[in-house]
Amino acid sequence: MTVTLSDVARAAGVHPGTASRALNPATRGRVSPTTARRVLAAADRLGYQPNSLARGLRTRRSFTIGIMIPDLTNPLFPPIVRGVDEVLGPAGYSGLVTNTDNDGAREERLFAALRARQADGFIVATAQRTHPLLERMVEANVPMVLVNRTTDDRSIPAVVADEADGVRASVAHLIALGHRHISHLAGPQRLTTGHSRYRAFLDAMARSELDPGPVAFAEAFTEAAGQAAARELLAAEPRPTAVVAGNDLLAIGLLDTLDEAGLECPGDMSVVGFNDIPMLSRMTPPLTTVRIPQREIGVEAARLLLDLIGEPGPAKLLLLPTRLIERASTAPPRS
Amino acid sequence: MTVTLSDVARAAGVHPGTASRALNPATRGRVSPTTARRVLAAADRLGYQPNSLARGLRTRRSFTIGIMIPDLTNPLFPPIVRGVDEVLGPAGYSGLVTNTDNDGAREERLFAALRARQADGFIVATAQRTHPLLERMVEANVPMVLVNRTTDDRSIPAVVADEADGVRASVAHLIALGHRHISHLAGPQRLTTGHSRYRAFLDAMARSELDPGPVAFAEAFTEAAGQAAARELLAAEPRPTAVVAGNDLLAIGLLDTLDEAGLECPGDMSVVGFNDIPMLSRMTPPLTTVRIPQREIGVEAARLLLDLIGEPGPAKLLLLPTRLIERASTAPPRS
DNA sequence: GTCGCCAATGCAATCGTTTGCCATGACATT
DNA sequence: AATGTCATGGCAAACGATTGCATTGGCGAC
Repeated sequence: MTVTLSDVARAAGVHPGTASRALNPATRGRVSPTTARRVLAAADRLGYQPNSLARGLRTRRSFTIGIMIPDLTNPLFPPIVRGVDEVLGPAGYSGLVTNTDNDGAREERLFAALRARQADGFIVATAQRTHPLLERMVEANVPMVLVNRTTDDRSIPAVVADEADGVRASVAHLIALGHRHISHLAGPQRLTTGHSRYRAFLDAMARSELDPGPVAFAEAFTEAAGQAAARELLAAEPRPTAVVAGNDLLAIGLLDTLDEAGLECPGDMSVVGFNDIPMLSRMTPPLTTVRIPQREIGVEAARLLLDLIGEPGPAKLLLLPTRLIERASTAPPRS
Repeated sequence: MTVTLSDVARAAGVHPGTASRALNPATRGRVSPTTARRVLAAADRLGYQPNSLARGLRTRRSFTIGIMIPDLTNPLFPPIVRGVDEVLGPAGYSGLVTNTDNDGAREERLFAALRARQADGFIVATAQRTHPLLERMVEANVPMVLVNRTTDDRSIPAVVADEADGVRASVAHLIALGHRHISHLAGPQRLTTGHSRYRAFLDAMARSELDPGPVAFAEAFTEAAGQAAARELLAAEPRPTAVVAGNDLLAIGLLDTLDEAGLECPGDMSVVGFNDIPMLSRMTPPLTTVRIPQREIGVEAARLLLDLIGEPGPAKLLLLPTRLIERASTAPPRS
């Protein structure tokens, strides 16, 4: 039925051990060139595919990587997963994608299941600023790289966008347009994405010597949470003329609230998002936002993880550059 | 380091074989209740996690499912993958997601890699109307379920939306609005999605006793291909007042072309999409489209596949209902 | 001609489970 | 008391690959 190493060995007239060495490029040198050729030919002829389970059992490596995502349906993540896949595949690895829905218990179960599967490492997009589960795993020497979000203590390798720089660019853009009352619609502060963008906002305002406008905190990075939190911003006195949103979904929620209040964007209020999820350019109005290199985040994270599996090293933090995409949701304030 | 079955057996004072039987609910009856309890307790105390690789090697099952997607970045697929994951996880399976980019050679390699990993089955979103590779696999008794797209001969189980019904609803909607010159912007005809929507369009028009307007064929289900093919439609004489697009991306391409020609939607031309990908409601104009139950497609496909792995059966075809979502891209024709 | 070295390959244990088969002993039956 | 039955649990062989160690034989050195 399925052809095994022994079949190949028999066909080539050698011992299975020898066939194994001939097939593995790393050990091929321990076999004479002629037999190596014979084995390769036999393997090819029979269509031999090594059984990864057997190999993994013996070598204690599964060539499998666990990918933990909050929700694959969030448009931020598919490009990251693609990037990961692009690196993993050619290296002989496969990625097991699972959704945690930000549910701690579920996350714990999934990690356990993947470790039982002997996953060689993890790419994790579900980190919170303090995340005991992840720290435990790192202490247990489980290779792991965080993407997009990281933890407060820098003990875990991570690949994230340079959020501070993105927020700085957003603020600079708004100031250049003439805005003086600039607010922030912040994301959840238990996530580094929410927190560091908030800090960066305060920082950028301080440098510009403008007083920051009021800040509203959304419960989650969702349109609904953004819509709710945005109401505080509209009620502020004086009303801000521009808002830097924690991400695109929050920005869209803010647009909903503006609609609700009969206000216009950008006429009454300029809005900047973050992430540049797809289709933003076709919205009304097309949303100005900070683009992050999603695919590259995935690519770099996968590379870093493979390095880490090869030889454990210190916890690097990789910051990838962002770019402000100016569209029509930002304009000079009404004078 | 890691705790094995033998460790548990030793702790419980029994033979590993006995421990194995005690741990497996299906064989627990062959062990006395007291020893079963002792083994369970020991396993629990030591935090035993069975090694799936070893188990898979012995049982020839990996509890792993290959998921073949053309491109995870296409917003159609993430909800399907989520649905699959929701069923697989609780059943003890994991999904290996890979992107084929519609590249046949790549697809072949990926299938080979996943079979080497002893994948127990496949969920495949990359089917073409004739697809020898898939047929070969089915003949080799590899459990497989197609999603979204299927093949022409019904030899492979599949879960798809009821596209004919969706197109029928679109056409009926346009006719009810008063349109008499209705065209179709068709997708690639080598895919059942493209082909069956095209056939359904002709069929619906025939039933209504209207002459179908000109049909343009896009090379791919992308915005760019839609934009290119749409130019033929605008050049037609008389120009159609409404177009049923093969999917949402083609519809968006059509909107681009309208812009380009200085025409308006829905004033000069009504447009209906297909799939209801996210954010459509926020576009200019919000796009009328046919919603398909993406998550449910994934859920049903996973269920069907697990059934099939349990006991091979005939190739079922599951048609899931669609729903027309009326938004602002359709309106009565200018009189 | 003998010895020793080295390259090439065979041998067998091992990874952690599962499972068919056999051994044991308790109990019932006659 | 001898026999049969049955529940229980031990034994060991798989599953398919990798790898440390042992063996073989060819060749050069003395």
